Amino acid sequence: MKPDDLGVHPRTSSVHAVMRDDPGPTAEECLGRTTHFREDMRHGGGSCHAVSDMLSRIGDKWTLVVVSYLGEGPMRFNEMRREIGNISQKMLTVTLRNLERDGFVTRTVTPTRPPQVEYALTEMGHCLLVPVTGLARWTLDNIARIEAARADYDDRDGAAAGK
Amino acid sequence: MKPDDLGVHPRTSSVHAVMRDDPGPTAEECLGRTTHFREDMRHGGGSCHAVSDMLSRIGDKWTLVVVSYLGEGPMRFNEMRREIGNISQKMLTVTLRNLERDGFVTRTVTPTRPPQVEYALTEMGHCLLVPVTGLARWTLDNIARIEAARADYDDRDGAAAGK
DNA sequence: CGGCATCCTGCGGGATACTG
DNA sequence: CAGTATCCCGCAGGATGCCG
Repeated sequence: MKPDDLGVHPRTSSVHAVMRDDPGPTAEECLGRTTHFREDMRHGGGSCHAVSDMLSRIGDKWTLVVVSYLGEGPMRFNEMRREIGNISQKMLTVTLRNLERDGFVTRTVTPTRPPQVEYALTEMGHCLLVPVTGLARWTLDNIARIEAARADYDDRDGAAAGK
Repeated sequence: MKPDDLGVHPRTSSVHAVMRDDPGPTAEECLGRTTHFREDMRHGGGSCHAVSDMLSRIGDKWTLVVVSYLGEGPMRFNEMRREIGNISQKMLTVTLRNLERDGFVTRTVTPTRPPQVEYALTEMGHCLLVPVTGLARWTLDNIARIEAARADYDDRDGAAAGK
């Protein structure tokens, strides 16, 4: 039963495994080493790929977009759908569900004639925007350099192996 | 020709399109609105999905891991392969190639009998670690809350729709 | 209106085998 | 040692259709 069932939480189950027992190499496995990271990572006791996991979460196609829209204030489903424009209702649903599950947004159903559902960022949701914005700022500040590096790289192998 | 060819740069081409002309909705499309983001995003002139793009880049399965390992110092190919352990040589190659292309790592070939190739983080590579570490720290600081929220959510729908 | 369920496709990414 | 080239599979994610 439930063949597809909208892929909500089956994938993020890995974090559970790491956080609970996980007898083997906790800190030494994934992001294990690295001075920079280590220094900042001996907080949670060595949960390493939890960070990669988080980045994959917010790094997916829609999460950040949705969060940023909600950052301005609560919105309803189709309102977001229209504003964002190119998102499918499936992905909006899935994204919102995952965000709700992680405690980043709240879902409030107002049972009117045509039912209204309002989504809003939680405190933690807003909180998340802070470091994310930091990375966003960095990206925008350095996008030119990255662009240049890419063009340079593409030139070289384009000229060499081009044909 | 080149049927698979290791997927290096074909995907990141989207950024180019955005940065150059792109007559349509630049800032208004993707992360367009959002006070928080907007405030911090009128830097680059409204490149919005460049940020999502960047997050997808570093949010992939291995980029962050590789970068963090290199953050400790230069390493050779199989050295990394051994240290990381569970990465395939294909993904190591692809990840390193992309990082090199973006200007985050340098690739130095020392033509000895068995050739040596050393990878090292560039200044920009190290620079990238700063905001990323910020997000990593936040994740580790809040992973417990996220965990709790998830467990809570799973309980409720587990008890309700449980069967 | 706000979903869930199904089909289908692309591509991320692992395993394997072959070169220089 | 450091890759490159293939094959193959799973899953993110788009399109469509149905339901309260």
